[in-house]
Amino acid sequence: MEPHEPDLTAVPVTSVLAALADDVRLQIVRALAEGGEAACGSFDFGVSKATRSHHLKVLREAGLTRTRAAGTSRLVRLRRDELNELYPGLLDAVLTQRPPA
Amino acid sequence: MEPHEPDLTAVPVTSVLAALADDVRLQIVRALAEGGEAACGSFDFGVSKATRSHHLKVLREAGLTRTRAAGTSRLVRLRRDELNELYPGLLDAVLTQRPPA
DNA sequence: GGTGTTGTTCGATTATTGTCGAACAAGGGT
DNA sequence: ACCCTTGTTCGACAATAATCGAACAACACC
Repeated sequence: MEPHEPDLTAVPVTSVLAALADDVRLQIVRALAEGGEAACGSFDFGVSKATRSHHLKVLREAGLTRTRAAGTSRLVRLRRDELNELYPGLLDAVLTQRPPA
Repeated sequence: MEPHEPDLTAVPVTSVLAALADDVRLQIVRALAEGGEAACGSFDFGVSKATRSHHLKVLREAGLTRTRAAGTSRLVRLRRDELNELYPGLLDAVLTQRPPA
């Protein structure tokens, strides 16, 4: 099945924001921002692999990530440049880990 | 009743993003960004006043707005400076109206 | 005091979303 | 061919969130 990676300009802002407005997905995005490309399995944030797969789908369909097959794995990466061009400051604002209150 | 306007640093990023990830609330935020302070009743986006009140509460409790009483009305305003300091670029990224796809 | 305006709160309904286990599919070994 | 690893998809269920009408509260004004 084709991964369905939309044109970012075709994704409503609310979908982009909604994709980022989840703790698990935000951790995934942060890991991607730090580590570059990574396999789906590398995101073990206390959820089942079914749930993880779901979150990666949400991120992909919101235009935040791209996925490519590599053997039995799938490598995911952030669409950084596109995001920074279309929503300058958004990623930075979200990625900056602030001290817990 | 006290309006419960939290310290922005105490609000999780996901709550801020979730507050913005709704079409009605995003319209409210845009109206506030353009028009400055406004009464609750001025946001007529096709929802009932109960729903509107609910959305304004979500925005307030996410630290995005402040509310003050003025007669029988309540005036709402964006916490622009604080937002820009804590999440530089976030508001701009979200407020910029892009041409519909 | 009574009336109209402006919002909020309550309770209920509906829609959306997060979560899981189990079944399935595709590859890479050996 | 067989098995193991890696992900995806399929229901199902639980939790969250959006929406509304109606009832309520606060205030202004006459």
